[in-house]
Amino acid sequence: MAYHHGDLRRALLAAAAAAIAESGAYAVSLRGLARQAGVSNAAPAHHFGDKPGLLTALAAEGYGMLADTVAEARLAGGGIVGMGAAYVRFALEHPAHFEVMFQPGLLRTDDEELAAAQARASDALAAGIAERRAEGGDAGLTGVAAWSLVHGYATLVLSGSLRPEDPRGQARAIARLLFPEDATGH
Amino acid sequence: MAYHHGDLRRALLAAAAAAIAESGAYAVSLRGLARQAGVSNAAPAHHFGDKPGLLTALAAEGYGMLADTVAEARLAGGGIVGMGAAYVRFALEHPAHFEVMFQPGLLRTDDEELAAAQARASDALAAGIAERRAEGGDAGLTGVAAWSLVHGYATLVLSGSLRPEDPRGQARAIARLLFPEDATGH
DNA sequence: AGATCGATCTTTTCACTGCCAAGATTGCGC
DNA sequence: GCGCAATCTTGGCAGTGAAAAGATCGATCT
Repeated sequence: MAYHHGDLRRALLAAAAAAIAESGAYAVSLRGLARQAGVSNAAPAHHFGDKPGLLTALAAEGYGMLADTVAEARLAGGGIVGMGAAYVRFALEHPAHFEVMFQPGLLRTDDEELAAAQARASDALAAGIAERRAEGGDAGLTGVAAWSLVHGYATLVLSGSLRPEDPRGQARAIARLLFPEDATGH
Repeated sequence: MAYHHGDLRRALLAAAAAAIAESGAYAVSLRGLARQAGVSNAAPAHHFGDKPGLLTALAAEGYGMLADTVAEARLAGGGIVGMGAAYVRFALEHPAHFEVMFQPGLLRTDDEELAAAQARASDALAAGIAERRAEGGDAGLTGVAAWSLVHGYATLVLSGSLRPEDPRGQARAIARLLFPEDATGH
């Protein structure tokens, strides 16, 4: 048994994501994660400082993945409906990250890495809205509406308030209600 | 100092709501609430059983208030835009209730009182959508879209992701984007 | 090769929390 | 008045987050 774990930081983040996805963010304990990783109580503190530090790292990872997911959908030519569907898909595939990302009470909101990842995600989303600017209308308001729509849908599904048979399909359907002229989503 | 507090249950719920609104749901402790109420450690347990029990009572109270708020907006003739604005207003005025209501990991989801309050709120919301059925379109999908829009907007504002100057006005504005033919919101 | 230094992990400890068991106090109905 | 049920207290246990101090490893430099 090596004294050094090898990749403890990554192992802890993965274990935390699994635990949160199953039992919610409040159920995760640093000591429990340490036990799973076969490591002592205080080991996580070295990598993350404290509990908010660990959750902040998880949130930053989430914002990074969200930025990549949305940017990829945009480059694939999915239009704003495709980007919205990608947003929902990310939330449903990474529920733990998504849950932590939007609970500032759990995070160290002054963290640099977190701010950078948030900015990347924000830029990726804004790029999709900017493309629609030529078509007229208040781009800022349209962006707020689009974000609210997909964010709310994802949140309601994750909380169990909505239980659709085909979440991705329904996500596209409601996005087309807000953007009926977007023909890219077949 | 009376041995009986008089209205401990209400006092604990109010203190919990205040604490959650300020510091988030994970920061609340039964012992801390008991101290604020000038009562011993185990007193809250008698009224709520355990911590999920207390948060469940808070969530049920929240669903009740939401049902009243939305029903009132409907009877006032505000149309679906007015109901959406009422939903957002409730969330911003009662952030602690709203936060707990949509985090099933914090609640006893099999609680009867909670289920009843949820049903009341669900009925109040559905009534607004049903009125629009005559105008054609998929009423179910429209309802999901409307709920997602206002719920997402409220969540994003509460999480600090959006910081609008006039949240209520912007809520109405994005609701009109989804329901442009609803003329009731001046 | 050998010494050094920083990164990584452990052990120990403390205050705090949720929860349980057992008992004390109060007010209400008979 | 008396008992009874509701309400609250005390004491205790296991688990948690966090800090302090020390042990071990691995890379780097000479």
